[in-house]
Formats: sequence, structure tokens, C-alpha cells
Amino acid sequence: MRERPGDNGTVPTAKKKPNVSPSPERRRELLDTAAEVFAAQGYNATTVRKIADAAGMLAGSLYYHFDSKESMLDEILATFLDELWAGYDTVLAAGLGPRETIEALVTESFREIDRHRAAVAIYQKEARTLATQPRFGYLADSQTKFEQAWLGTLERGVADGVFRADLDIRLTYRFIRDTVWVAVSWYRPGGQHSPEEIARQYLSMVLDGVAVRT
Amino acid sequence: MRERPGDNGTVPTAKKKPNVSPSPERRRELLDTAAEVFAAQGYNATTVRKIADAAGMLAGSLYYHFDSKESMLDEILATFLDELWAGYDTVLAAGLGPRETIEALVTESFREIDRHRAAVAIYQKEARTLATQPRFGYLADSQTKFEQAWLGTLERGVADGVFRADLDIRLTYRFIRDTVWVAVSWYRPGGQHSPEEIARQYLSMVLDGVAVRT
DNA sequence: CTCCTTCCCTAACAAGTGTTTGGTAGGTTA
DNA sequence: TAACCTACCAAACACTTGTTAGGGAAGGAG
Repeated sequence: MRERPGDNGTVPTAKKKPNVSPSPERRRELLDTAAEVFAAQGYNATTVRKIADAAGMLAGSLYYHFDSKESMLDEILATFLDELWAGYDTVLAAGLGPRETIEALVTESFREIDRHRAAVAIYQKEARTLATQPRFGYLADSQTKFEQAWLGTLERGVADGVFRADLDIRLTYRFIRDTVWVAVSWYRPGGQHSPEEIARQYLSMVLDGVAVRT
Repeated sequence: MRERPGDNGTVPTAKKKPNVSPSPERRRELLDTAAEVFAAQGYNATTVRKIADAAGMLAGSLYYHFDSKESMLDEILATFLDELWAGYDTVLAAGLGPRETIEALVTESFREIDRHRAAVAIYQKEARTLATQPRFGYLADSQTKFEQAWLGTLERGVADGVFRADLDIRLTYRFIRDTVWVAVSWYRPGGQHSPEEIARQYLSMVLDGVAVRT
């Protein structure tokens, strides 16, 4: 999906190669709490001291595990997108019909919201501004791939006569995309509806409408 | 709608009563540019120096017109909400049927997005965190009123048999509310679709669905 | 002319920001 | 025991933040 600096072997020109080796498990723990704070307060409003507070340590100690505040955000978003695309690619490779593909993508999306609520919330709030930054270029790449997948499926559905042809298809795309992801603003895991149940009702509204058929 | 400190006559306990009188027109100009920067960068990521840059002046000069950065945000949001509710109340007082009320509310909403794009974008991003702050309590009030208006209309529609009864009505409410307002993330005034045209297509999707009727 | 108001600038302030450096307690290894 | 590694603390750093105080240019009013 993307290249992360430092992932490949020891590069002599690497600026910072820590002479210590923090455990990946602890990193994950800290990233989870950081993601919660980011999601609740917003990235810019979150200070490293707030993250450290939530983790029960001091601000400077975070830099034993991470290069910077930005690299925490980076890792949170990249991890989420990797998992998201693993799910999406599976769906897209299944060779389903247009309607079934849309249904599977929507359901998969709600599962991702359930799994990565904090990361999705951060993505929703910050992606647009971050995508302009070179470091977060993979966000723009993801959006492009996202649009291709959804728009392509919709076009296929129109061609097959299962989706309405009288609608602006880009409008439809943004409509479905947005309706799915904004759910993160109110969805709470462990609520009265499972992700699958929410997906079912969302799909019913999007596909069939909320009005009674006359 | 709300009480703003300093709106009522000269209160002796008022903390800051400027001995100067900046012109309201200039305030509006500055608030418009401030709103653009807030919307583009996010409130917390926006420094007063960036606003001053965009306005062609220095940071300190802003304080001739405004008490604080926060009061700029306050005035931007309050002005927007006042106008929004003027439109909504007109619709709600018109005595329309449920479906027509929803249609009118959605259309009115897109007009507000067209008129107050920046303010709506700020509202979308920051309202949830701001509403907890006492100063921005009117945001929570507005959300309550908002929910009553929309949810009440939907319930009336279900009772009248014009809206489906097999859907979770709160889910439907959030669905419609979100689909309308997230449009601000991509909508640009002067684009190829007028607010009314977008409203028409949105309503067609929400009410009748995107699937072809069989 | 002088006075006054409007509007902005210059220059600084204290608080808070992300980050670095050196140190150290506790456990593991030799 | 000695050497070492992990994970953190304590204290500071350079910088940015919102905000303030005093001053001054421009223009209209008397």
C-alpha cells in the first residue's frame, strides 16, 4: 500500500535510528490511547502531554517509542487503511454483481467503523487537510482508489439496469460514501445495533428509500 | 435564540467595554475571511496570525475589532445558526405535510450550505467538542431543537403512512441529517448544480432509493 | 489650525508547544 | 558480581501561541 521510511533495512542516510528497541506491543497500546485522544479532541488540539497523561506517563517518555507526534498519527491512519483495504480488496475480488458488491462494501465499512472507531473518526476530521502534506500522500492515493471502486461499481449497476440512470452518478457516489462514514460520529461499539444490523438498515434506506411505495 | 454578553445595555460589571467603536461592516469582512481560514485549516490549527495574513494586517490589529480568537468563532457560528433557524422556523410554521416538510427542510439546508459554506464546515468539524463548553451551550440547544423538528416530522410521516414504519426512526433521522450536512465537504458555490437541484436529487435518493424499482 | 475618532502597527508578554538530553530503577544475561 | 537493555523520569530547550500596551497615520469636525 505504501512505503514507510525506515521499513527497509539499515539505510546509512537515515536521520534517526534509535539505538533502543521498544516492544511492538507497548507501541500498540500507546497508539490506541493516542487514537482515542486524537478522536475525542482533534489532532491539533491534542498535546503530547495529554496523550502522556492518558497513558500514565510523562510527555518526554513518549519519544522513547515514537519519533514524533505526527508519526503517531501516521501510524494510526496507515494501520487503519491497510486493514480497510484488505477487507475491500477481498470484496472486490469476489466477482459479485453490482448490487451485491455495494452491499458487501457497505457492510464491510460498518465493520471497520466498529473495529477502528477512533481511527475512522480521526480520518474523517483530518484527512482532507493532511492529504495535501507529502508525508500523508497515501491518503490521497487511498481516496482515488476508493472512488474508483465505488464509482465503478455504481456505473456497472447503471449499465446492468439495477441502479437508477436518472441520477448524477457522482452525486450518488458521494451520497453513499458519506452516509456510511459519518456514522462514526454517533456510532458506539456495544450499542443496541450490531454493525451488520446498521448496514442492513442503511442499505435498505439507500437502495429502496424511506418513503412508502405507492 | 441566545444571550450574548454585551448585547444588552451598559452593564457596570462588564469586563471589557472597548472605548472605541469599530465599524460593523469591517467586522463582517474580517469574520468572513476568518471563517474561510477556520474552515480550511480547522479552528485549532488556525493561528490569529494566519487570519491576520489573510486579512492583510498584523495579528495584534485583530484585537481592535474582536475580544479574542474564540469570540470570532462564536460570532461566526451564532450568526449562521440565527439565519438557519429563521429559515427552518418559517418552514415549520407553514403547516405542510410530513413529506413536504422534509423536502422543504432539506432544500432550505442546501441553501444554507450555499450561503454559509464556511460556517457550516466549521460547525461540522467543531460543534461536537465545542458544545461541551459553556460559552457554546447554544450549539447543544440548537441540536436539541434540530432533532425535535426532524424526528417529529418523521414520526408524523410514519403515522400518516407516508414513511416506512419498518426502519429504526432514530437511524433514519441521523441518516437524513448527515447526508444533508456532509455535502458541505464537497459542495462549492457556483458549481454545476444549484442548491435546489442538489436538494432535488438528494431527496429523490433518500425518499425513493437508488435501486431500480422492480 | 486643533481635536477626535478610526484603524492599524510595533514590540513585547506569559503560557504552552513539540522535542531533546542525560539520568536511573529494575530486570535479564553472562 | 558486572555488564546490559528496556522503559521511564526530570529538566530543560527553542519556538509558537493568543493577547496586550502604547503609539501613530489619516481624515473629518469644530
